[in-house]
Amino acid sequence: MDNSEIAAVFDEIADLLDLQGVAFKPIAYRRAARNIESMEIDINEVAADGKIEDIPGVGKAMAKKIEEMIRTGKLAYLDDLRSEVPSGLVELLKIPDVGPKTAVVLHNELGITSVAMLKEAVLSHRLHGIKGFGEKTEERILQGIRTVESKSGRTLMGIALPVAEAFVDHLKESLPLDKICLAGSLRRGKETVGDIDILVGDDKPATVMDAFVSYPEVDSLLMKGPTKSSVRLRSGLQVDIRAVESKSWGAALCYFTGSKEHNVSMRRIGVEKGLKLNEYGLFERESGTMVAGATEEEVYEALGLRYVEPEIRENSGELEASKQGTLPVLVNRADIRGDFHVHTSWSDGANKVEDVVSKAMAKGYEYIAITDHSQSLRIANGLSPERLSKQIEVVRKADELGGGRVRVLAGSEVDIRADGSLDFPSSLLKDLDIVIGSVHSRFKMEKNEMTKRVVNAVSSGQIDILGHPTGRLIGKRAPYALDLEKVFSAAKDSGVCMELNSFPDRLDLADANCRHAMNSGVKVAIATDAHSVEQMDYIKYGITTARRGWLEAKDVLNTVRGKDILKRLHGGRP
DNA sequence: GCCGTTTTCGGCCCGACTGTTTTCAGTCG
Repeated sequence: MDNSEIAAVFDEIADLLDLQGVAFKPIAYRRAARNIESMEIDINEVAADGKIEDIPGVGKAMAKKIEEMIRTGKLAYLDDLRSEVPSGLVELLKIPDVGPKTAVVLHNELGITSVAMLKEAVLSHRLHGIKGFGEKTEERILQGIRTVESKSGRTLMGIALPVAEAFVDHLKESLPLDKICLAGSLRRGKETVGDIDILVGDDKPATVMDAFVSYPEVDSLLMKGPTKSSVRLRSGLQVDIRAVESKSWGAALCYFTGSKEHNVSMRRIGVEKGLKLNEYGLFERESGTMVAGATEEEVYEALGLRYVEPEIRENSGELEASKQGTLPVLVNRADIRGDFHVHTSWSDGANKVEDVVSKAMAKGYEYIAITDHSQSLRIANGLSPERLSKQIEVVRKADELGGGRVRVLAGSEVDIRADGSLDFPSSLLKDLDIVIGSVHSRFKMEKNEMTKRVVNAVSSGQIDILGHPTGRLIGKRAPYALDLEKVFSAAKDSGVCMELNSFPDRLDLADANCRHAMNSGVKVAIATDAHSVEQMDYIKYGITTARRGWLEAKDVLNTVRGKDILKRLHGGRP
């Protein structure tokens, strides 16, 4: 069983214990689940080294359970719990506003054991007779069921961010707000978000709430209070807004940005120092005197910590690093000097080479690589060797016209064939400045075979970058079976970089894998895979993901200066 | 069930909003 499977078991245990009314244990299991899930090392390896109990939140009891799962693929304790709790109740917990208490009452009073049964009961108004259940509760539960049925969960950052920014612009236009900021998982740059969080610092919160709920894109009002409101937009996205006074701005930004686990750890550190942290500030526990709160920096400082960038507030070692002063200086937009992966109308892109070059100049890049598909990818109008030779000439001309302001690199996104060989002869690849090797076929290969295939290509000495290394499409296609450890090791030996593909539904390598690559001594190349000049702006999603992976400028290939880049690539290698 | 520069036992993060109640439990973030 892998990390995510074991985390899922612990989550289910937490739900089942919740339903039994057991206190504290659910919190412990969930905490362990989050830590196991976000670990970059395979838990099977940790177990083999006898280090399970070193995982934060995992003690003797959980370690034994993990060992049992690894050994047998099952867990007797889970089976026992399942037999004690009516099946189906866990499913009810997925409905918003239905928690363990409500689920148990619904079962005891009406014998409900599934979402379908609950829906039926609500529609026939059978909840009405139960103590504590009124009309509004029925309506809320029905709404919740519809939400679960209609939405498959989370939204891509690349979809949510433009929506959120438009909403913020609307608020800024309607009110003179000096402090307004996106918060939550969107500010942390997670690849998908559950909702949009907006924080406002203003001394008249009521007017803010009015402007918020009257946004034309609002479909329905979910909740409206004096300082906190929620709406659902026509797009289906939920938006939460919270208003606080200016003196609490920093504390509120911390609180509202999360992650929840990061916040909990922050508060624990506060407790140790006799301090209480909430969204209004940091206070002395005894006297109630405010110690900090106006800015995030002063909140961290008052807790004896260095400021932690939002992207890494995931309780995965950042607070320890903060305490010790060993936080990374994360890569940022200003460090990025070029894009390595862009398609043109030569294959399946929308724009001409010169349009791409203009866009690159507008973005202030020092270099831009033209990398169309290779011959095997017929569906994408992949280039034959002859057409690639012609394109190289066009690219060389564009480079001259660029007048040295932007280096235009001749490249290719070459298919890695099933046996690991490349889709162009090496004699042709030698004429290029940069070669990306990518897997575009036979995704379902068995793990050993796929690993051999990719390692072959990486070790060929003919590619600079492994394109979208795991092939995942967020929410649509799982990563192909691949032993990343072996790929990273081969990449390190042959000086090949891993691409961080910035397409919103790829973000491949994912954040945790970026960190893994860095720790394996492999550089990451942030690239867009743009198929139109507009998509070259997706670079921001790649940068955000790199930051979430703790990458610094030195870990990223495209922070290299224009005058040095050729020496670092294919063409520059002996 | 986990954890410890106050602790190996006794704690475990904190507050807003809602609904249905006459003061609060449940849920969420």
